[in-house]
Amino acid sequence: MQIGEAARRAGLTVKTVRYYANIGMVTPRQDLNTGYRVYDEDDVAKLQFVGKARRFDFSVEECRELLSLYEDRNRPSREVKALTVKKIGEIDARLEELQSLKDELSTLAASCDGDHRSHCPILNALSGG
Amino acid sequence: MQIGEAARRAGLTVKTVRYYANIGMVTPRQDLNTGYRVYDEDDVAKLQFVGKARRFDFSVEECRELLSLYEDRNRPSREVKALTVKKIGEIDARLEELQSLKDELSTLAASCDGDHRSHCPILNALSGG
DNA sequence: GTAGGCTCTCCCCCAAGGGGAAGGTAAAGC
DNA sequence: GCTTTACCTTCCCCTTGGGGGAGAGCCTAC
Repeated sequence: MQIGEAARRAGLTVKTVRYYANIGMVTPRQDLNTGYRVYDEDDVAKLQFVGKARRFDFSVEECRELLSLYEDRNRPSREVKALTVKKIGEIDARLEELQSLKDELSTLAASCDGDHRSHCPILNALSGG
Repeated sequence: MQIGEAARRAGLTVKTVRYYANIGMVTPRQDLNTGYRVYDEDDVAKLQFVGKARRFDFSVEECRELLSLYEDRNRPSREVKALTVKKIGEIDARLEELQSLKDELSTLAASCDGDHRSHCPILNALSGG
């Protein structure tokens, strides 16, 4: 099939699929007459795999790792789990960071009247030491 | 003072301070002999303000808005509060997104033995529909 | 005079594609 | 046979928020 259908079936944009071909992540066969990329079922499965992993916040490089583990029938599941646990740790760190940001901003917002007057604790906090 | 000291006092890198000058956010005076940027106390205060707002996850454009509110002695605090509340909402949305990602990944990690064998529920989940 | 430590501008680089131009190709309609 | 339409191709610039480094100018110390 052509790139358009492959993209549709993987739930990705054509641009994205072309990008994955360019960086060597999912490399389709090439039609020598037209120069068109030609995708088979296997390629579509990989595209779906990568798309799903991306939605799980894995970076493109991490997807490449996961994909090679996915293609290696004999890899130990240990490696996949390690990547996943590492990713969970990163998400956790970001969660804590965002939570404390939210707490601070919420405190500031609560202390600001938000009226027509110019006094504003938020700006004071941002400008103070 | 020169850009190096201004950056040190604001807790930013020289590159960052130069960048803020280039995009017109904090524009120092220019020494006509040397071409060097010359920062005064007021500039440093603005740099600190922007640095802190960036750490609060405000984008550079939002910082520009906050800065102009900060410089306008007569602005209503309403506008500042509105920006802050909007930012809190964005952080909230991202928090939920990350939390559900974490939950899904945690479930997957828990179901994977992570041993030397090749069976791996994580990969199965990524490749399955 | 020269070594070091500032500074300047200019240009390329990152992630992960998006937008769009200019041009080739295949199928369908007239 | 000709045209329209819907595909596809490569190529280049754009995004965020700067980082890295080259090549060159400025100023002080030794």
